Order: sequence, then C-alpha cells, then structure tokens
Amino acid sequence: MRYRKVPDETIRRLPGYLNGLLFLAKQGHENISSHNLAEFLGVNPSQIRKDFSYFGGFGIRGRGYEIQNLIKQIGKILKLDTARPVALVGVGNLGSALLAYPGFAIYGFDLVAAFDSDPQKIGKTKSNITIEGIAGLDSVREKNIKIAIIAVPRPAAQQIADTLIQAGVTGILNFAPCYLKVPKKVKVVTINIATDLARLPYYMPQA
Amino acid sequence: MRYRKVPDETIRRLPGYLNGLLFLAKQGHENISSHNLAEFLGVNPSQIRKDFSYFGGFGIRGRGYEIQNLIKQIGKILKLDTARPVALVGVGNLGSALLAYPGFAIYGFDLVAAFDSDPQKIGKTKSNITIEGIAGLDSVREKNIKIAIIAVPRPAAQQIADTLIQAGVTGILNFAPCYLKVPKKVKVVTINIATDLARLPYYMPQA
DNA sequence: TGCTGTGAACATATTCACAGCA
DNA sequence: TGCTGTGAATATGTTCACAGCA
Repeated sequence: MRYRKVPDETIRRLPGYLNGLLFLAKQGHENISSHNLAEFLGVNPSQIRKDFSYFGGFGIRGRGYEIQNLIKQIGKILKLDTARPVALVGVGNLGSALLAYPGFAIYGFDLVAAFDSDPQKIGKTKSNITIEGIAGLDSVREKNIKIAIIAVPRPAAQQIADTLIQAGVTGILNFAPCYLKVPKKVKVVTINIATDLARLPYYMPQA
Repeated sequence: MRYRKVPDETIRRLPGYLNGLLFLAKQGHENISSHNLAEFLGVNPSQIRKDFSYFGGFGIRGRGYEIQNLIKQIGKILKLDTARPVALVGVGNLGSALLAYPGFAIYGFDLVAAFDSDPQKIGKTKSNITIEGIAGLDSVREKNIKIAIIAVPRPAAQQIADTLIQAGVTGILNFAPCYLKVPKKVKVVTINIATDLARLPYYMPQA
C-alpha cells in the first residue's frame, strides 16, 4: 500500500458500503464482486475498487471480496471498531425520534445521554434515557462522550455547540439549519432535512 | 447570460443560501455582499458569486446584492415559487417528527397526506393530518402530489417507492438506509442519518 | 473606490481500460 | 479465465486574480 491522501468523498461513501455489506452478510452472502456490490448500492464498480485501493485493496484478483473481511477493514478505517457513547441535545419531536432510532447501533454508537432546556422535560425518561438540563452538559466530559447530536432550534444551536466543545466533544451531527463556527479540531456534519427536500423540484420534470 | 450547464453542486448549495437569506431578511437586512453572506453561511465568497453567475449574476458591481431580489431569483431557479403538496409514507418515530417539522414551510412545502401500514395508526390524526392506509396511496395522483417522503423500514422502501412512482410522484426524499431503483425521470435524495454520523470518528483526533 | 462577474489556474473526483495475479 | 488494482484520461468543482462597471 502506497501512501496517498484519501479523498473526502471516499470517506463519505464508506459508511454506506458498510451498511450494505452488513445487510448482505445477514442475508447469508459470504463473497461479492465489485460489480455486484456496486449494483446493490447503486454506484459504479470502478468507484468501489478505487475507494478500497486507497487502503491497499481488500480483494482477491479473479475472485472478488470476502464480505466479513470488508466489514472489518472498513470498520477499522472509520474508527468504528470500538463502541462510542453519544449525547443528544434537544429532545423535541426530532430529538425524540433520534432517541428511538435503531440505525445507530450497527456502527457502534450508543445514545447514552439526552439534554433539553425545557423544565417540563427534565427528569422525564424517553427510550430509557433520563433527560437532563442544559446545565448538566459538562457531564459529557466525565462520561467520555466525544460525539454529540444537536437537535435544537436555530437560535440555540451555536451556543450549545460551544458548550459541547468546551466539554470535550470533537464530533457534532447538527440538525439545526445554520452554519456552526467551530475550532478546526472539531468536525461538524450538518443534516438539513428541508434543504435536501428543496432541491427536488429543480430536477423534476414538468415545472 | 450565456448558457452553461449548472453544476449539481451549485443546485445543492442554493437551498442553503435561500435559507440564510430568508433569515437575514427577517433580521431586517436589505443588502449584502458576497463576502458577508459567505461569512454567515461558512462558505467561500467566490463560490457564491460563481454560483450566481451561472444564472447571469444577481448583484450590482461595487454594491453587492439586494436580499429580496436574491430570494426571488433563487426561488424561481429551484422552482419553489409555487406551493407544493407533499406526502409522507411511514408514520413511526421519524415520520411523526417530520409531520410536526416546521422547516418545510419556508420552501413552500405543505405536508398534506400521511400513510402507514399499521392498522393501529390508520384513521388517527397527527399534526392535523389523518393517517391513511397504504392501499390509499394512489390518491396522491388525485391530490396532484409530486413529492413524497419515505420514512419506512428498509424492507418496505423499494415497494413504497414503486407504488408512489406509479401514482405520479417524481421526487422522493428517502430516509430508508438503502438504494432505491427508480426510472430516470424520478429524482431521489437519500438522507441516511446514521451514515452521516458514522463518518465523524474518522475525522476526530485521538483515536 | 468597492464589489461583482468571470476566464484561467488549480484541485479534486470519476471513469476508463488494461496489466497482472489467483 | 475473471476479477482486482491502478495509471491515465476525463470530468467536475473550487479558488484565484483581475477586468469592468456602478
């Protein structure tokens, strides 16, 4: 394996590959070619081979890939090979749905703490998590939580981010529809549901 | 304005620009430079100017941009200048949150129908929408609904997509963690929450 | 003078096409 | 023979740098 900078786009695709591979493994598949995996995932076969090539390649010429091996390798690359505690801030409609969301577990994420500013909610339990007040946010440091999900309204988002970072968080999944200013060492991925919906009409036929 | 193919990446950014501009307008701002808008949105000023240039440019040299004009122009480009009815399929935790989500309105989207396969839910009302059975899906054609949100479990997603397309839908926002095979005339945007979370650790310092 | 609009330079990403190994 | 791994070719996207207009 020669050193080369791994493209961000490759990293963006790897979790999707992993998701598909875990599904295929559960279905009983043991081996797969880049062609078949590409068909299943809706991507180009060369893309898959190229993506893996940045890490030296995981396949056997003439044979394809061993699924369990791919799963292990991708997990290692993405640093998903150890379980990670995650905190949620904002237990409104969306936050509550995230607390119950079953999809995080396959990547080793464990939602272990939830925070909200609403006194009505503090102390209540949802999906086996007791909701704490915002004042308790610094407890994420003691719990060694490095990843947080922000699901609060826009006006509160930046301040919550600042507080989380203060408490040692270095990875944020942000659902607030705004840019978060953070230090370079902190990685933010923003999901804006309405914004994603808003680019559909452009591509749709008939005005 | 000379013809040039508009990059997909430009279209992907425009809804975010629109979101920021609507916010700035509500704050009372009337004019803005590409530099200030870029700072607010966390992007590069040239990028904004270049993006607008694909449509001929909307600014005044030496002065900047008139915010209300930008809002109008971007809305027209994205075909968001008329209200659009939207259907939701899958009223679980996530679907229920989406029914209550206030962020769609600024783009003119109106969630007008919701469907679920669970007999327990059919007939119940959430966020002023009465939940219908999957059998009623073809009613989206009569209601002239062209956009749908899929928030069902993976095993059901492809079939729901097929049915929606059968009923005239040409734009889908998909929350199921899988690739949807659709005809070329149909545009799908997939949001995979767990997958977005899963690329954080790679970028985070200290293992 | 100040900021836009834009060609040109640069950077990144995708796809092709085939050598090379099991 | 069949499929991977990968250099090369192509395509796409971003940033620079400055001409040109208000």
